[in-house]
Amino acid sequence: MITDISTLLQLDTLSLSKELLGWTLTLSSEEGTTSGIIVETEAYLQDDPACHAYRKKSTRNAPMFGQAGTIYVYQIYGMHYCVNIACNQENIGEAVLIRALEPTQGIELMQERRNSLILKNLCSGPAKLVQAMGIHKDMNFWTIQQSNLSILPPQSNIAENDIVTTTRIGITQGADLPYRFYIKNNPFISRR
DNA sequence: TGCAGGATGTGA
DNA sequence: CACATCCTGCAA
Repeated sequence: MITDISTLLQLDTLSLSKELLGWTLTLSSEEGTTSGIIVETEAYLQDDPACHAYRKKSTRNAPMFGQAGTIYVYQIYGMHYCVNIACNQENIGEAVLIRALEPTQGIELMQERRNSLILKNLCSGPAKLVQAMGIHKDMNFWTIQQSNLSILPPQSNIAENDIVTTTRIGITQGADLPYRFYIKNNPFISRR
């Protein structure tokens, strides 16, 4: 089992998307610390039509081309934000989208930010978790290795058997590709 | 329980 | 114009 970030980030994008399940995403700020276990991810590859970096580098997708571990926060539908971790070598536009967390720390703060007391409604979607964690668009180009947004290894290994692989949510291009991964029977994934 | 509709920046 | 979303309201 991988417990060290530099080894983790050397994985190819699909492997990393699976391996990230069970890791804890954590962010400390003046408001407090919030953390959650990553329970759902999606991979976006260079040759994948759903990928923001499929065509070319732009102002928006530039962080995807950074070294593995680079944070990519993008605005969607003009009002929400989602967070990714860039994968693969520099200048290759691939990333893992973090789609859901199981809240573990700073739950009161998440409840305030989300204006909801229901635990299952705090981080069960890519834009929800960004709001609950207090992730900001200015965190673009930060890295998971060197910032106060970081990841911590799992307490115990997630068995291959407990990982479900499906198609991705909310896309039309590349809709048949099996690039979505989540922890089986976990109540905190998106789309109940 | 399910779906239509609205809010609205970025890039093809 | 489509889009890696979420929330509300209304119908069954």
